[in-house]
Amino acid sequence: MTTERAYHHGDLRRAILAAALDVIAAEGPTALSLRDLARRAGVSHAAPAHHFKDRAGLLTAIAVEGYGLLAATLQKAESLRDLGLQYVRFAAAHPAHFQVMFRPELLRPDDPELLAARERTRNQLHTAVEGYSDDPAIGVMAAWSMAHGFATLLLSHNLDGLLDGRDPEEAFLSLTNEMFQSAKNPATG
Amino acid sequence: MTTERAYHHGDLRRAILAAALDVIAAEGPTALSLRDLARRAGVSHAAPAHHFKDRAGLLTAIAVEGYGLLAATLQKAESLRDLGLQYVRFAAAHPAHFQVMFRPELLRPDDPELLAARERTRNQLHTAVEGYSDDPAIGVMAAWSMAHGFATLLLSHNLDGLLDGRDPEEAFLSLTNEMFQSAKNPATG
DNA sequence: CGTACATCTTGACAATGACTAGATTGCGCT
DNA sequence: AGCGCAATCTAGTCATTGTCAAGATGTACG
Repeated sequence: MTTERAYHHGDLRRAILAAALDVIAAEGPTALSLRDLARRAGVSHAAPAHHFKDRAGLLTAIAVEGYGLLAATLQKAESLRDLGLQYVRFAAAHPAHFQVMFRPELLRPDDPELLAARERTRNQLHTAVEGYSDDPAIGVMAAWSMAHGFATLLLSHNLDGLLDGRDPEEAFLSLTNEMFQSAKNPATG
Repeated sequence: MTTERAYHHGDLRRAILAAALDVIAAEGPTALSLRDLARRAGVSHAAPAHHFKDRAGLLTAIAVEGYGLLAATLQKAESLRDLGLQYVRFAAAHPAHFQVMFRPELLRPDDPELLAARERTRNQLHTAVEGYSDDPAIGVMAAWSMAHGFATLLLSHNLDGLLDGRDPEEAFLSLTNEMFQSAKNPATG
């Protein structure tokens, strides 16, 4: 532990980020209160403002960090399906980051760091999907929709009944199998 | 128009719901303020409370309405792919309902009407997917993830660059084609 | 040692959600 | 027709929050 009472708090920025991630993961970004975070860190109510300017600033910082983490995660993928799996794994491991990243109305829309981080992650996704599809844009949308939909539904507890105790990652793999082999079925109706 | 000054307002409940949908569609559920809605309807700040109890009550009412609309829409689907298309179309046509439906932290979690409406819509989905898959649960998750991911990414403007002016519904159809024919590709890496 | 800077505190203000008590309207019942 | 009652809306209040401005405090660097 880092002395806890260094005055000037040692690293308030990280302390607030950590507390924010806890709150968001538990109750969503809406429940997040700057004053509450300050209380948890044992500082005055206006202290967070110096590090993040305002609420949007804090959430933008979280989104930037999230895009960085996601890019690093996706980089490890060795196949198209693995890419999806890593995406889902990221969402499950970092639910707070994931939620914030996809709530544009909570972020500073033209923050340069945010734009850069988002762009970098998107390129990661594009190059990873490239080669698996004739139309790259459609391919990216297909893979992304699949993984993102599963992740979103998972985090919002909409799959609880369907998973029925099954491991989410395993279910996601079964699910991609299902899709790729269902070409024989008359899926187009 | 309905006289605008009926005192006791004629139908305050619907007026507030309508205004709420506008705000949510434009700026998300977080930006919604009960007092602002009251102002728009020309009533006192506490008037909405009588119809919806509180913020969660209002949002829950919207979610219930949304599940009803979605169920009605899905009922018209004539194939598995059409089901997905209808799902996407619903999200695009009713973005406010759609967003609220999938933010459990904003809703009264055990509201009986909400639980009933949600259950009814899920059954709709289950029976529609049934028969297209060996493992029904996996089939539902696959179809739902696909459609839900596309809809979510679309509404959060994450597909803007990829669509590149293309019609979203058309793109979704191309995307499902892509998935079903990609069985020949070594998608499993 | 002292000056400049980052960090944090204190105080204030407007806005909001929620609650209570009270006013007004309209409907059913006799 | 008239009375009472419930539904609907108003007015006032309180705690909480985000944000801003000014000032205090500790730190680093000359």
